[in-house]
Amino acid sequence: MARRNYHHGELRAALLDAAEALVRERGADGWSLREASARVGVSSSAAYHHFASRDALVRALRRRVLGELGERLSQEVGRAAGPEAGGDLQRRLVAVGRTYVQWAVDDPSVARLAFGAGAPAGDPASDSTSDAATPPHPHDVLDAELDLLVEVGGLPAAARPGADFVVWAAVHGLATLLVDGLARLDDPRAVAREAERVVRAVLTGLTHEAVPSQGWPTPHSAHTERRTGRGAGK
Amino acid sequence: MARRNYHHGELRAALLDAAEALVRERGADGWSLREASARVGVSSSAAYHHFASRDALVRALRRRVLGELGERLSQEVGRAAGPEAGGDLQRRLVAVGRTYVQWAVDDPSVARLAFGAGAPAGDPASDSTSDAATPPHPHDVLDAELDLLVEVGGLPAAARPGADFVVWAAVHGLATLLVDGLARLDDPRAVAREAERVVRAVLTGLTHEAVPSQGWPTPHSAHTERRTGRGAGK
DNA sequence: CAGACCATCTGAACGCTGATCGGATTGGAG
DNA sequence: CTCCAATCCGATCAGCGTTCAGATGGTCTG
Repeated sequence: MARRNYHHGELRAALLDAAEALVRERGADGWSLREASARVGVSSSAAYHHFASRDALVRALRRRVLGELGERLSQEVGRAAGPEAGGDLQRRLVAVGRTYVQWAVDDPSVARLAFGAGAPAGDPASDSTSDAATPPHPHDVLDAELDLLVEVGGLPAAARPGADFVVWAAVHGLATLLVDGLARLDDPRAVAREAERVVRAVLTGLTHEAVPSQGWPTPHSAHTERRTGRGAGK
Repeated sequence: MARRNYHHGELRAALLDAAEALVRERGADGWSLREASARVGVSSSAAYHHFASRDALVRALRRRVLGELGERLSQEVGRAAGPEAGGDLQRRLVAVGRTYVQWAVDDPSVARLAFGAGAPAGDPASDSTSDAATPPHPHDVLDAELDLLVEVGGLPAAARPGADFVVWAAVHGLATLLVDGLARLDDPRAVAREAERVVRAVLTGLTHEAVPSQGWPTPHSAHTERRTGRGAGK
């Protein structure tokens, strides 16, 4: 970890680790590139061989952290039984929402960094090191679950277009309000309760809404514009 | 505006104005206290006679901006006819949500600053200059409208506790996603449409939800903890 | 009208920051 | 073994937030 020789060998990853630790200790912005470099045992200018700027480091860390969140959402949604089994069709989506909010509340500083401005779109030539099959973006997990819900009849197909947007907004909003301190929940158990309530309310509302006879320009992938050419290599 | 004499006279307000302009020009964090001071025509150290730190300036600006949003929400909700008149009981709340999101999208940098971490709670001894009857916090407007909706039968009283939380989360989430660039809407008309849909979905969902037989520790003012002793000084 | 008071503002300074650059160090390819 | 390109160092730059002793001048007291 500390330092082997003149050449570090894993500086990029080490810097990301140090930055993440600093974010956890001192807040999303309460740290400097110099500090992260020093912690790794390297001069501050060395960092510029791996990141074009401090902001590039932040963006890379944001990408990594969002990927971890996406993976955790996938796992958690897998842990929840499929909707065919039980009678509760919405269970899996509730799990997604609960996990999303809980993740943010458990690690507010990291979440603030992950949710910060600057969409993870943009430079597509950054994942030079194809460490792992690019992890799913949180929104992708949500999208897939909504499709599944429609499939099993838990949501009218007419309400599907843009539904990801509505659900995402509700869940993300709850997470953001809590993480930014605009709203507070005393009881830690209340977080899960609120997340569940928000997801259920939104899904119920989408199910019962007056069908929008028109107004959706494209199926649903044009509303959310993210890095193109994600999954399905080749 | 520029400078009268050695003593400025309105430095505090002038600094807030300059900071707001800089936020609009260069982003929520792309400016310095020195720059704001220079723009006003004052040395940077002069600012410290009116704000304890740069962060204090930011907090004050946040408070001011959130107050303006609150007032705008009040106005807009007044412009929408009362629910007794027409058949659409939710119209006023939809107006609140639409205005909230539109405000954020129209001025993303200012919104990012307003929504930023650091709740506007804390120092209650800052409004020394009682310029105007303290403007309503956006959440207060929402709260009042929800009460009104219950009154006219647009929402079951059982669903009321914590409903402000759910609606706020949905609307705030949509605004945040758009402002932070995590999601994008091409058509500017789509913003209003999405805001409406989110509010309606949540309200419908809250109306139809299985009544939570328990779980709400206090009416509703304990979940959101904000500056105490708001109106009615002394 | 004189004088003192004191909030306000200045200018220089401190330590820190992100960023750049020439030069030292090294692992690995030829 | 030699050379190259990647990597890292150390010094340096302008700019940042913040502090502090001192200049300034409106206002209140006599």
